[in-house]
Amino acid sequence: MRYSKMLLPTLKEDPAEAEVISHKLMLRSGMIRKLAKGIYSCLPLAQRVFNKVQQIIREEMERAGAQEVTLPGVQPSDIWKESGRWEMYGKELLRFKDRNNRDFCLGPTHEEVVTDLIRREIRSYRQLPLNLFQIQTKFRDEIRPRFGLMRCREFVMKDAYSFDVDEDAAQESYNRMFDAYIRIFERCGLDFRAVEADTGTIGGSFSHEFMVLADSGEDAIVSCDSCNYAANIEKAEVKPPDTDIDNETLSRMKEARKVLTPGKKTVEEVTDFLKIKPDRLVKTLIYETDKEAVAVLVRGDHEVNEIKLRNLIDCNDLSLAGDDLIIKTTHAPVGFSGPIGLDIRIITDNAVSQMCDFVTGGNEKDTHLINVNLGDFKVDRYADLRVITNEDPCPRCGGKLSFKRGIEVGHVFKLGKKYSEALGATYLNARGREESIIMGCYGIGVGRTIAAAIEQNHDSNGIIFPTSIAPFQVMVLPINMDKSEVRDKSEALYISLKDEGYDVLIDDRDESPGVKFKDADLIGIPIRLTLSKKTSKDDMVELKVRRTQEVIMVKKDDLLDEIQKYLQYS
RNA sequence: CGGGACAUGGCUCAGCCUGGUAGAGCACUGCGUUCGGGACGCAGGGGUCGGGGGUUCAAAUCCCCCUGUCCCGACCA
Repeated sequence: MRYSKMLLPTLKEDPAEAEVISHKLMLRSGMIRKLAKGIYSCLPLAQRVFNKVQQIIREEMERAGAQEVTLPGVQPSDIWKESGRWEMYGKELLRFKDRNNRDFCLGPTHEEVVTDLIRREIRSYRQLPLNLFQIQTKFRDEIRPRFGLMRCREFVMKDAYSFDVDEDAAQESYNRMFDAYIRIFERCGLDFRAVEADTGTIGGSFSHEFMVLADSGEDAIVSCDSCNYAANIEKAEVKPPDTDIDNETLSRMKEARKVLTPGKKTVEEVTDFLKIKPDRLVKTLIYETDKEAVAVLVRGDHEVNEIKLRNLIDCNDLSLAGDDLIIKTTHAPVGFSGPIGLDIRIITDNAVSQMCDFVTGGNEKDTHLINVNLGDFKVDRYADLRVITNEDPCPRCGGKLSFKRGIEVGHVFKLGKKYSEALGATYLNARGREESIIMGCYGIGVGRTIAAAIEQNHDSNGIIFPTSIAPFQVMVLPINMDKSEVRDKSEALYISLKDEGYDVLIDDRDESPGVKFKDADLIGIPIRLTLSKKTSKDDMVELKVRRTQEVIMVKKDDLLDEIQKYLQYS
C-alpha cells in the first residue's frame, strides 16, 4: 500500500473527546472516527487490523471444529418472547417496528436466532455435536458507551454456539472453546487471564471471562498467587468462616443498649463517634426488588456485592431502597437502620455470624444500639454476600490473592438447557427419546480486543502493534525523495518485499523526514526501513524496530533474514 | 436516570466575567526555498460562534428552553 493513496488521517494532537490511551491513539492514528455516541467508522488502517484479528479467530475456530455462518442482525420479537428476554433485556435491546407494525430488534447477541435455526434442523443425536460461529456487527444500546472501541453500542463480535447431547459432551465443547480462546489471545500478543465470572443476562450455569490486564480496564479481578484460581471480583467467592463462636465468648455477650448518635449516619461517623473500629459495626442496607424489600447485613468495613445478592434472591430489578421506603420499613430516617424489629426478610453475610457485641442502627432517629448479638433478631438466611477484600484468602487453597484490573475481551458460557428448553430445541437419542440440546455460547469483542492490544502495546510516540495483528509488517520510509536513486531503490525494495509476501506500506508522500518519522511511530508498524542519500551511498538499509527502538544498518542481501528475525519477537 | 463539565473554521484552543468590526496555532490551496525527528517565506480559501427563544440600539458574550458530546455514579456483555 502507498501512503500517498491511503486514507490515513493522522492527528498531531489528542482529540478532546478521548480519555483513555487506546481511544486517543486510535483517533490520532486515523483508525477510527466517531459518527455518534458509541458508533464508529473503521478506516482502512483499522480495517486491516480487524482483518488480521478475524483471520486468527477464524483459523482457531475452525481448528476447534466450529463452522462459520452469518445470522441475521435484525431479529423478530417472537423468538425473544419465547426465550423470555424480550421483557428481561431492557433498554439495551434496540427495538423498532417494521412497516407492518411488527416488533423487531437489532441483535445484541444471537442465542435466540441460532436456537431457532437448530430446532428446525436438528432431529437426531447423530447430527451432534455441532458448533456454529459468526463474526458480525452487534448492537447494544449501552447506558454509557465510552472509551472509543472499548465500550461501543455498535461493535464487531465473534459469537459461537455449541450444541451437545449431554453435560459431558457440552463440557468437552466448552473446554475446546476455552483452549481456542487461549490460543487466539496468545496469538494476538496479549497478556491476559481467564477468570471465573458471573453470567449476567446471557444466563446459564458457569462462565469464564478472558481479561486483558490493563490499569484502564473496567473490571477488577483477583487471582491466587499459589493455585490457579482467578475470578472477576463480581464473582469471587469469599471463603466462609470456619469457626463457630465458642461458648466462652457466648457467655460474655452483653445486653443490647440504646445510645444517642445525633446526626451520625455513615459508618465512619458512627464508629468515630463511638470510638470503635468499623469491623465492630453491622451495616443494615435496605434493598428494593420488583417483589419485596429485603434487609442485607454486612460488617461495617465490608461492601455488599449486588451481583451475589441478585443471584441469591432471584428477582429482575434490584436497587438500594429510596428514602421513602427506608422510612416506611425502619420507621427512621436514612442512616439509622438496624435489624432489630424489622418485619422484612433479613439476609446476612457470613462474616456477621462471627461477630458479637456489635453496633447497629436503632431504627429511630439519632439512635444506634451497642452490644447487639445474633440472638437479638431473626436472620432468614446467611450467605456469601460481600465483595472480596485484599484481606481475604483464596477460596480454593487459602493462599494470598492479587488484585488487578482487566478488559473483558472474551466470555465463554455453559448455557445448559436455558435456550433449548425455552425454544424447544430437541433431538432424539439412541433409544428414541426426545431430549433437550445442551448449549454453550462463546463471544469475543473484536474491536475491544484491538483496543486492549493498544492499551498494552504503546509508548509516548504511539502504537506498537504486535506483529500478528499489525496492519502492515514492514514500512518503507524514503527520505531525500528528490534524489532519484533513493526513490528508485525504495520503489524496488517495496516491490520486492511485496513479492516476498509481506504486508508493506511505503511512505511515498512528499513530506519532511520529521513528519514521516512521527507518523511511522504513531501507526506502530513493527519494522521501519529507512532509505536516504546516506544509506544509498553504500547500498545499505536502516532497519528500526518499533518496539525496542533498536536501529541497525543492514546490507541488502541480509535484509530478508533480518526482517524475519525481528518480526518473530515483536 | 442522578451529579459535573463542555459546545467558536477540519483539529487543538483563545475571546464570554466587563455586550460594540470573529481570532491564534496546526491542517488545507498556490508559488518559492528547505529536506534524518511534526521546516520556512509570501499569497490565499474556509466559521449564520450547536439549535430555538428572550433582553438590548447592538449578543459568540447576559437570561430561558432544547440538542449533542465528555467525565463520575447507578446500570450493564
